[in-house]
Amino acid sequence: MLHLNRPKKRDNSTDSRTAILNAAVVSFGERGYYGTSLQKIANTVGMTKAGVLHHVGSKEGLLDIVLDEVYDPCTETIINNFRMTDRPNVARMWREVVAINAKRPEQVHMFSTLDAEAIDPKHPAHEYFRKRDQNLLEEMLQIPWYVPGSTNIGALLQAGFSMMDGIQLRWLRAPERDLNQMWAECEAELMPMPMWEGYR
Amino acid sequence: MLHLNRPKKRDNSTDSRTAILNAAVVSFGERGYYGTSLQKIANTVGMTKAGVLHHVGSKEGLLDIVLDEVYDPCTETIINNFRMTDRPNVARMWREVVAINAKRPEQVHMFSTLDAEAIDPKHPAHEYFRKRDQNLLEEMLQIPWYVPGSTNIGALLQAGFSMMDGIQLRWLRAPERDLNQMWAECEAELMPMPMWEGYR
DNA sequence: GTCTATAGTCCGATAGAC
DNA sequence: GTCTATCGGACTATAGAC
Repeated sequence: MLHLNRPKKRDNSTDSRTAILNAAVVSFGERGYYGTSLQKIANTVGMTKAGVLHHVGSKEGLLDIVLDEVYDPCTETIINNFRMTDRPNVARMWREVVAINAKRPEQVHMFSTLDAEAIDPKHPAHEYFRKRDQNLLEEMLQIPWYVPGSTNIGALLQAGFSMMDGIQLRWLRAPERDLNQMWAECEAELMPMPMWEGYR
Repeated sequence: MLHLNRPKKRDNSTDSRTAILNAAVVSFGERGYYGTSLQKIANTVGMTKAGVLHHVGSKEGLLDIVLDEVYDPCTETIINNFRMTDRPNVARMWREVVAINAKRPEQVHMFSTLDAEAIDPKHPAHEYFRKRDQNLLEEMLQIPWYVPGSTNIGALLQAGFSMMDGIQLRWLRAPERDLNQMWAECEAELMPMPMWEGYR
């Protein structure tokens, strides 16, 4: 292929990198951080351990990269979409989050597994998940949600996001089901209809 | 010691065994199945790997024993308590579950970590968690819960147990908080008060 | 950027002495 | 029932050739 004078786009490099990150998402989801080995990831992407380490530095480096570069951006987009809406609608926000997650089961799988593993303060992603939880709630509380007058918005947000974590676990365990539908049933219970008429 | 004709109470044995199981609960919680090593458990209980293996047979054997012998009995007790009640009250049932879990954080920690890890069909506890989910819902649906007329009881149970999984994760990440109180806020959202007056 | 080779550690499990 | 010793294998990471 050397006769092609295409400017050596460095595609090999970025391709390898994203291949590694994709394989890492799957492995962190299926086996967690401790159960993941660079050897397996290397096999998946057709490299050696040393080749993988060249790109990510270390196993912890791989974890950091995957969380910062792959998982984070999606969630931030959602929040920013709602920051400038007038009459911001909690139910719709949750539906949008669910719709996005329904299309990225591997990432949700990774999130769920690492989230539980990282309860332990010694886990390398413990701080990441702690701060993420905290920041999410703080940012959500600053939005002037349009809700029934009696609503305790803090409690509602905590309850709703907790329910979403749980329903996503159940969905991942039975992937033939439709996450959007499962959440629709949850929504109907969390924000029942006579009371939430006109608010969702 | 052969001169003692005490009936060889085998207390050393049961002590070692329960010590091993307790250490396993903690380790499976903090590091998951893959992250747990028999060596560490042996160190914790003051034995060698070989000594531990004598009691549990294999690492998978240890996992099975812990789930069947330590975790399961608690949950079964709760369900049976409610099977014979008249006017069974869902809200009270959930409060009792939460009250029990609030007093056994290590076991809840183990449950949460293994539950997420076991999403993967290749995990040694995958079938255990799949069947547990299924059985729990089936048994709960057979109970004639006393609820407002409009309630979709299947959806309510799914939503409630999902919310409980999520809130327990948050509690474990911030253990200074009170799980019972956290759940009380969730209950108020899931079964809001004008509608659930007299039902909880 | 990817490789081979290697260092050094830890793993689960077994055999057999006491 | 607990130990020592040991097997065979997997792991992260580094050094250095190409």
